[in-house]
Amino acid sequence: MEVRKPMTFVRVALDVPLPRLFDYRADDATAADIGLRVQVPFGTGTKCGVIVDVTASSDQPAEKLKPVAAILRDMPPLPPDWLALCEFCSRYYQHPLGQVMAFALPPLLRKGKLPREKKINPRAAVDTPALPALLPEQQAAVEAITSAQSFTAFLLHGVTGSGKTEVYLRAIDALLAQGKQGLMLVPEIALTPQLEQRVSNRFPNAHVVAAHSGVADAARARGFLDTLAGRADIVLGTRLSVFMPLPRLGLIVVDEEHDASFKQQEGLRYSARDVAVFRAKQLGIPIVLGSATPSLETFHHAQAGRYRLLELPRRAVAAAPPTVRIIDTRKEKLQDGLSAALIAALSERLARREQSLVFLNRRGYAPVLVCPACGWVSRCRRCAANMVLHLADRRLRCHHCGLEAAIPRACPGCGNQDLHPFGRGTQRLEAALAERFPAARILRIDRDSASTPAKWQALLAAIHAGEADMLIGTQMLAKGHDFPRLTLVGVVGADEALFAADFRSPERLFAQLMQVGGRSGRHNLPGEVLIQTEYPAQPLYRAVVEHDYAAFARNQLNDRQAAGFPPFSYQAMLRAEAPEMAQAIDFLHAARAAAEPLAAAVIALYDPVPMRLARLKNLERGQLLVESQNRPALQAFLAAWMALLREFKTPRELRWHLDVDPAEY
DNA sequence: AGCACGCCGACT
DNA sequence: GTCGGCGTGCTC
Repeated sequence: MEVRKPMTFVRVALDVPLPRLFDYRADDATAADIGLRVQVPFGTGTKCGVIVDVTASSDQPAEKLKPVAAILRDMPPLPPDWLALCEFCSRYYQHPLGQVMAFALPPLLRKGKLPREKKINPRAAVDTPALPALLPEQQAAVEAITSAQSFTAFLLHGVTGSGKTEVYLRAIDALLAQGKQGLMLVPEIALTPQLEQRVSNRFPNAHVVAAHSGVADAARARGFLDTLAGRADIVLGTRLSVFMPLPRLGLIVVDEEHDASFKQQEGLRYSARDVAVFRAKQLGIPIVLGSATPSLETFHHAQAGRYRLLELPRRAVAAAPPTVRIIDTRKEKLQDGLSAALIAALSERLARREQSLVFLNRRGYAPVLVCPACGWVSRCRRCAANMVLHLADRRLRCHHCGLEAAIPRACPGCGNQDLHPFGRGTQRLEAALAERFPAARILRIDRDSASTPAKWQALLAAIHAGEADMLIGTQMLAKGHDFPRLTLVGVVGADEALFAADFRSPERLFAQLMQVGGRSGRHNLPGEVLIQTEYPAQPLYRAVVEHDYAAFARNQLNDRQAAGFPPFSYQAMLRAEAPEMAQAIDFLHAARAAAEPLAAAVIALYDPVPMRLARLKNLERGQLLVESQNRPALQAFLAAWMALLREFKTPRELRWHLDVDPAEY
């Protein structure tokens, strides 16, 4: 009797929004092909996917299965731990595996291509630079990290200037000596060039790969292949670099771990910090989460003993922390939004030829234009938001959808020609300061004035060259820059963040104030921070004055515990958008009804509500919060719930998504 | 998400 | 008579 060759199938993850894998015939495939890319016929065309399994059977009838077009053996297979990492993200964030992998792969590799070969110049070995001396607490932190033999999460809590980066670099140094690879995540692309430089200077003989969205396609694919092949020693990048395949990974560093940019707000809504912790656990390696103002989640873990707390309480640079003063603006008539104390402090700095920074986290001239006669306000017709007055180019602009309009000469409601700007943004502050200090050289730094990397670099260069006496800036200025002659930071208009609907708003404000305050008083010039507020007794401001993160965190954690918010619960948010709010809310009600029989006693289902910004780009948006103290129960519930929701027949114009561990409301 | 097929209005 | 509108259904 004829012996039939057993059939072989490959299970393929494809970039389609379907929560399943696709099986194909591939009789020459072996287990060694798991992790390879594969070209397969799909629908009418062909697609590139990743082989996640090779099997002798399939759930589908064999005659229904098409043969693969080609198994791409032109790059090493993606390793099992990389596949497992993607599978974890797929499960945890309820996102199809093929789409997770498509996101994790550089665009070129995702499309089944390879980058063109590039000749690498062999570099002569260079002497490594002399290392700066460490403070005892830095030394202790380095020793703790380098002696960790298995998974350990460290919270490196260090005030601005305490030398966290030096601790990371020492730990990476020890790692390279063992022939292992390091992964370092940082929040923003804007910060990576300087850091990249510092890392390559420090490790001149190491192969450092940068991974962020600013890297060109071919270079990104090459970086990915270099790390996959084990040729790269250090990967330095933004959140997406948490998905780089590193076969000899020995340490992960997440710098500024509290930073909101680690959470992706679209598509795969992952938190790179949380995924990094999972990855470290999966590989049994240490991870360092560093921050001057840790997220309350991380701090809570440290307090509970799940993370090891490493403290750097002192500045390593020769500078005292700035003196922080609260300016009570309740009883004072402000001049252009500025208190007498702040104006006096600015004059002093001007006289001493030192730099000042006024921090106002609102760009434009005024947040809204109003008609005092009839009450008309410059609303955006596509969003539930006001259009911001930009006098610099005489436009009204919606900061949410980008809609622009000319400034009306007369009120569109009643014809009144006397329209008033209401409130103030950076442009208005700039104008007011220019009038008050005509001799001062003023630079405004916000997304409008630093709209391109080139403009941003030019502004930074001007600041460093001492070409500015006063800087006016939004949070763009708060991060990571060291301005040697800056001795005064004024904070204006911070109060509204105290009462925002989002329970994480105070946490962000505190971090922002500590960060922007840290810009002042480096290099032997004492720094001063003046915060204008109508709520001088707020514990948040008191904690900033005292430089007391722990007091702030304790206070916030008490509030969170009382309210049952994270980190004392786990959340997921179902969001829906549609042309009419009723459609979105109806869907959410139906989703809630479907959830009720699935939700065990430990799952709380809230009521569907319109989002805070209820209309965006002509779409009405609603959301439904789900909460539990029990993470596995929540996970199980979400999986079952999503399976139900995907069967819902919804109108085409209704879109919905699930956000696990949402960061914003 | 694409991309097919499928059944009803204004054009050469 | 057909070009094409977007409703719904499928993709191994």
